[in-house]
Amino acid sequence: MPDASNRRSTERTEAIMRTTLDLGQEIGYAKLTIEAVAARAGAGKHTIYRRWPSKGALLLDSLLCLHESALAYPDTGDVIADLRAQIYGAVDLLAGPSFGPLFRALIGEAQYDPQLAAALNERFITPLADKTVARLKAARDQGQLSPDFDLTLAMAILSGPLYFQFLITQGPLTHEYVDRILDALFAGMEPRPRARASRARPATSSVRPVS
Amino acid sequence: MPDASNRRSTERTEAIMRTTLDLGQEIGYAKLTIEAVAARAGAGKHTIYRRWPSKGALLLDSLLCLHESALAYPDTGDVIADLRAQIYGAVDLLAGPSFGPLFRALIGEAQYDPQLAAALNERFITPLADKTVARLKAARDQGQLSPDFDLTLAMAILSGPLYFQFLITQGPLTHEYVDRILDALFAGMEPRPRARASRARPATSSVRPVS
Amino acid sequence: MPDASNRRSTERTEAIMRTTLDLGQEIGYAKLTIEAVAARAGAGKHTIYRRWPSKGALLLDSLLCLHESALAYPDTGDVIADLRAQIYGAVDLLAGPSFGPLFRALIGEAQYDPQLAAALNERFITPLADKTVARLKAARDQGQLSPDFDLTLAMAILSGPLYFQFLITQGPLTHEYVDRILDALFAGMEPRPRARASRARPATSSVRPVS
Amino acid sequence: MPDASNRRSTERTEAIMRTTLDLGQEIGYAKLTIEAVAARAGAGKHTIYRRWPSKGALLLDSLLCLHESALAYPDTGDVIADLRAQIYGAVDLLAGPSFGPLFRALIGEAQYDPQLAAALNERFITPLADKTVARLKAARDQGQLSPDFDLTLAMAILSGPLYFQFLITQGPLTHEYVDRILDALFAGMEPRPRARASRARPATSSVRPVS
DNA sequence: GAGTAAGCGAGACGGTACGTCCGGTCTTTTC
DNA sequence: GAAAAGACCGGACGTACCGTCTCGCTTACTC
Repeated sequence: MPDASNRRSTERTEAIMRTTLDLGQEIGYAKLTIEAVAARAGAGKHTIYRRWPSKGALLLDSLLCLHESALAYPDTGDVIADLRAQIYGAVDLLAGPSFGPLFRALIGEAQYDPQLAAALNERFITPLADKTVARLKAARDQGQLSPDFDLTLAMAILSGPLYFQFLITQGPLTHEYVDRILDALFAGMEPRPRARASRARPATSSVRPVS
Repeated sequence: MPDASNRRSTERTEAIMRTTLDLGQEIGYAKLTIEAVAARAGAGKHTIYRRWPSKGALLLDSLLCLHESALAYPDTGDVIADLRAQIYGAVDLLAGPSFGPLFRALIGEAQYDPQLAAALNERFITPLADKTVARLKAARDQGQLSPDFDLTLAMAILSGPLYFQFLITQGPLTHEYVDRILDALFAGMEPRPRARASRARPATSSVRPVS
Repeated sequence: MPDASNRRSTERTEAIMRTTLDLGQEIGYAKLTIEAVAARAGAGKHTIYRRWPSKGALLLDSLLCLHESALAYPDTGDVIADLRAQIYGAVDLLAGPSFGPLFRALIGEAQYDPQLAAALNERFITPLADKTVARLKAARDQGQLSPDFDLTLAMAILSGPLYFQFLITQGPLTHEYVDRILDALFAGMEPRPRARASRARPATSSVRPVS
Repeated sequence: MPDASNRRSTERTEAIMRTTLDLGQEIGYAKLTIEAVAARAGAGKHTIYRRWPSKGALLLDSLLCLHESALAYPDTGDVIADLRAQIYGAVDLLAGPSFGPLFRALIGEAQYDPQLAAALNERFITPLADKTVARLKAARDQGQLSPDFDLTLAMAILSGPLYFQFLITQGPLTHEYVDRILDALFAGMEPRPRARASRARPATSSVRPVS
């Protein structure tokens, strides 16, 4: 049970974060101002600066705290299918109108704010990547993937094109596009037995070990 | 032959761009100011605003004009080797201290400046991607790649992880990392005969057609 | 003929000073704000800060520039009468509702702003005192005052009680009060012969009854 | 006998007042802050606001409580000499480095804080003036001054130039200056006989040469 | 060549937000 | 039950750039 001071503090914090998101969606990140957030939230500027060192940090917190659910995905038996569902989820989040534009701006800001970049990695990118890697590892352990499958590289090959689409070409992020990448990644190895059949070719995986 | 006014104009323009790069490298993109560029270059602010609509546009121009050479690569017989060399070059440019940080900031800015994003794509991303796709197509035409190789997807799988590393994890961009991705991409198909040997499995390429 | 830039500058400056006085009279010195002056005058804050280093300096300029006339007084033949008229004028200015309260606040501010104190002395106090001393000297030269009359001290004895009334007791500044002080100051010497004639009156005291 | 709470309260109050003076002397009135006083005194801001309505009131209290002694002066037989000693004392207090600057600032603040002005008059100016008037009255009653001597005006002529020097020209307040004013005030009357004796001297002027 | 127009440096200007500071109120915790 | 500690709103501070604007000066082009 939180004590009174925490409760009060928490309420303030959440009100500010919610205002940040609302305002951010209305006028966009570039025009988003700590001054305006404070005014709209009925808060003193100091109250914001006490909690967050920069506009970026405030928005990062706001986005993550209010979209925590988006990272949780169920565990069916089929690890590969679960992975696909998980990536669908991540892509839906990024493509969504309430998260995508602000998050894109946030990654943008991180390009010249190392502190923000670190926070972004620590609190969003890495956890998500770890989940992906964990699923891949589970699949490998279950024999759905070749034992010499390079998990980290696979994760990069999975994520990279999605972020490329998201940040650079700024085209749509569809499930179909996710499928194309996943299919390419797992080409020729999904059914383990088939992999055994092609014993003549040692490098069955499209992703070869680092060694 | 350019007339005098053009010549003078060009000199001014180049001086401003050079100052932009110098100053940008000294103090970073975030603190880079049109006001400061004007002051350092001994130019009026008007003179800058007359030529470029925004700080981002100015920096984009400055970066591209002063690193034009980086996009040109030789043509040996071996298309795949040429592709590798080309990507090495791109990666070296991005990893370089005089181009990388500013360019990264520029991509950052493009996240909330659609005009800049468009210009960036049109003048840097797309030309580079086209070159890559052209090489891949040449390789496919020469039979070094499977005929059902999805060129665009391959390009995305090549570029994505590199930009992911560059923008998100902000780790080092090494030739070795490029190799790992290229090897994964071409796994099992580089020697055409081997690809034929696995005829039983239609999905020889790690990158399957869009179908 | 002032050139265009001066004319523009002057107009801005005067508009700001007028706004300062207006606002100052409406809400008082304590609540007067550079921010509010800028807003009301439709000027940028920088435009004010460029011209004046502090609120006090701005108000000093505003008060003096817009009440320049108050320091000018005519020259009749009777120097002592002229002096009296001059002091009446000064007192009327100080007692006036448009000058008094703000000027009082200004002297207040000068108590902990040495720069303002210096400016105040240089631009208002000293010129006024010099005028007074000049009149006294003229009177002495004309023989209306004793040759060993200490001009500076007389000025202090004239001004001191007025400022004491103005700043400390904050009572009304009337012509009658001026008369009492002047009479006390000149007691027994105004008409040189009369001093001798009044020999019978023991009240040679410089401080006469109010009567 | 004060109970414990009163004693504790008094200690707190004095500690705050002492801190106020210390801090005020260190950084000057302008930069003196209730916040800073509270911090340095180890007191809550509430504790200060509960006792004093404003910074000025706090400083006034602090100055007066810690310099109470300065208003007490001995009674010898010679009333005029006693008066002179009393004014010497007042002037020494004002000219002193520990009282003068802060007191000057306080009078400054009183220019736009009527409550403070009232308190200042009631607790410092008026008591002091009353003492002066009382001495003058005693002198008049003893026959050292003319019976039609205007006590209040004399007080004003005594105090005015001193405060003028203190507040306006901000020059030094010396005993010599006090003497000049006193001499001018009492010109020709201190030794009653001398007043009569000097009848022949035309220089009955109340203002004597500096020399 | 003289006159005219354009480009330019310089920098004033109205705005807007910054991040800091303090006033004065309120709440929580400690002694 | 008073007091410390300090969170909180509000609002002004003085600074920094923005993008627009005027001002003269200097060329360079036209007639």
